[in-house]
Amino acid sequence: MTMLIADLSLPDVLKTFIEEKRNAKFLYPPQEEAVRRGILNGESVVMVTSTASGKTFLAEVAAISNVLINDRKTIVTVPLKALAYEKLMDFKAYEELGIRITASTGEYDSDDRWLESFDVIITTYEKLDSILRHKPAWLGDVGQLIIDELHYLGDPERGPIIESIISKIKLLGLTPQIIGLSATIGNAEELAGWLGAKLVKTNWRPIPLREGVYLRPFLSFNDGTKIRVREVGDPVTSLAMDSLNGGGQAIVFTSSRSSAVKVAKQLAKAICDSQSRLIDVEAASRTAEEVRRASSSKLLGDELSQLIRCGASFHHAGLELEVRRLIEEAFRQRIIRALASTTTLAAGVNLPARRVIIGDYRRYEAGEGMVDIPVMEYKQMAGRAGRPGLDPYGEAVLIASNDREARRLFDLYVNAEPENVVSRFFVEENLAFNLLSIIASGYASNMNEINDFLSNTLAYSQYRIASNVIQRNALMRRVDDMLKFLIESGFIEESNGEFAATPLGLAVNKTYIDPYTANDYVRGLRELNGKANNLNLLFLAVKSRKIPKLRVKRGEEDKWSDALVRNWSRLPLMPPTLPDYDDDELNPFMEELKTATMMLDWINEVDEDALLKQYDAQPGDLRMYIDQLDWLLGAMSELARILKLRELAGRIGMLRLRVKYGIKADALELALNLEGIGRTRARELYRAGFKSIEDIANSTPAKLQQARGIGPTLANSLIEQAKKLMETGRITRVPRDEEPSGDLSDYL
DNA sequence: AGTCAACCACTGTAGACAGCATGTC
DNA sequence: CTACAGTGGTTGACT
Repeated sequence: MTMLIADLSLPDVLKTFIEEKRNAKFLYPPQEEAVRRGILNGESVVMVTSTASGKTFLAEVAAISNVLINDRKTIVTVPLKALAYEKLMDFKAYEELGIRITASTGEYDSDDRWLESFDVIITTYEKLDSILRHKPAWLGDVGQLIIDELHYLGDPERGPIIESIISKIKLLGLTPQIIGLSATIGNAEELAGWLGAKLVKTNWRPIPLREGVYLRPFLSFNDGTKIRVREVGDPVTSLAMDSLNGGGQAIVFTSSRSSAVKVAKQLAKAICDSQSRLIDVEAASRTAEEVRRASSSKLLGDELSQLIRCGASFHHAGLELEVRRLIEEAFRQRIIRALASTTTLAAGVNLPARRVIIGDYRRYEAGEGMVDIPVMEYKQMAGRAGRPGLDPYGEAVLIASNDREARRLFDLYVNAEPENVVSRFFVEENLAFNLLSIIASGYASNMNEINDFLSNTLAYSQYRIASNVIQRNALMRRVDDMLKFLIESGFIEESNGEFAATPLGLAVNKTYIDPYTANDYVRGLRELNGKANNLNLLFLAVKSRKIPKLRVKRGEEDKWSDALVRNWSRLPLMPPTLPDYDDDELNPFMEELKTATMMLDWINEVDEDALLKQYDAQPGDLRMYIDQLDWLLGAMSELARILKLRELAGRIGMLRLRVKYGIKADALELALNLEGIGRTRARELYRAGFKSIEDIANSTPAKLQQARGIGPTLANSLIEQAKKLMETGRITRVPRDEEPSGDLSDYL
């Protein structure tokens, strides 16, 4: 007995909208079950059902009905910025019902009060946590919280953020309906119990998914079918081509960037060599050109465009975001038919393919060697298989090289249940971060209130803290240790059992950096006062454990250890005595110095391709460093201000801007104020004698075009912009000559 | 002398969230 | 301190 949209207790406008605009007349079985459990009547529900089983759609309907019927707000929280924007696009359709929808992420918009006027607010976990720290008045209007990708609760760093969100909401006395969504969770009952939610868990899929193992030349599926795959090279290529020839698309997951590139090359060759017309050559060429232009690295752009011409590509975090988005879009439009990717795509935006090939089920992990990937991750990748509307089925394929391995893979992955989600809340860093957060934001000021906060966490119920005395004592000792650490760091104070954040602690809380990093920064800043330069400030900034470091390779160890030793006394937070040369102890410092030095070269306008080559990095890595340092240097500057190190605060502010634009101080003003001007054009303008906004405002299009890289359109726009800036007086000024710019050798 | 296969030692290994202030069509 | 693939150098057999 199918449940019809028309029968649901929803406002008529919404029902009509769903039927006409969303073209849905009835519910899928999992949706039906969720409705019976009361998801549309305010009941909290955890839905663990496959991708494309309509849980997102149902959550949308629940959100809109919450807004329309209850006149309350809905918050949707997701793990990735890209997902937030994807959800925003999905929700936008409902704007014609008069519903106001927005997304708020760290980069998108940050004024909490401004969110007041929206009904549906989509955020990342961290952004929502940050909003909860500010406690804007409109939180009282929130009647519903939708947590997407609920299995992130098990993520070692991000899971505790979700726990903290839930606990803070309870402490605020809010009782929103909670809707948790995930495709793969082992202990779904437990999580639902913790959230006080009903559980809907099914394997139902609109498109059947078969999972199987390929053992040359046969591909055996868990539904008993077995097909022979025509061999056109190595297993991965054969499997992909087999799917392509049948009219599908393929995604190959690899365990390293380099193998993603390698596989993509093989796929491109196979497609271009193929007799059958597998791609739209013209569209592929157009996309190839687009990608080439979008890539700031010529090398990478050329490599990619060559592959895309043949309808294949690779995808990993070494690529810039814009390039990745272009590739994803081309795959969606079937211009790219086969994609080789690292885990970027496994957990990312919605990008299904008929056949998903798990190229490596083992991955290198530092300190552990090659490890089998978790079942959870496999299921996440497998869930990408099957594109609604295009594919009659989806297939996920593992590759075995012998009989025994084939059987093992069936046991290990195909027939396995995903791992249980286990809270990491009581890990030191997470605990310190969240304790400071509740004390500084006024959620707790004594042990009783801290206990209230902790008792709402998943960890508390998972570790049976309430009932297990030994567990409780061990974990409470850790809480004490962390409180002590926060006191010693000068972030909180205690008197008569009452805790309060210091101005420094408030700043750490506000800037959202973790207390360990903050403590390093505070100590480092005090030490550098009076002898700070761009190198040692970058070195300090990069020390945050949140920043992955560039790796020092075998051949360059001498170079970096030498530079390190010569700089020893000028660098912050160094051990008083030099560790032994051959020791691994030197390595972390060398990595920090190498990373800082790359960014030093970046702000001194070293050509990007040359820079990346020299440091063996890729454009996406550089963007990541710029992004992270923009945030961390901002926080560091704020800490310096609180510490009354005014000169240092200003200097760091300047450094931050230079990192953001990758430019020396003299031409920064141009890049900073003018749309369409980055590090390269700013330098060209400067060299041609246009050194300030005034110079440009007083120039003519013809004169401006004498600078390299400035065409007629841009020249006109620049003059217009400059004139406007002069009129409004809104020029962001930059202090001159703050520090002579030089490379590493100038600091030795 | 030049070529090339076979072998061996060495090297490197995924990803991505967060602040603030202030204006603006 | 785990395992694997790719790389680059050396060796030694052969033309």
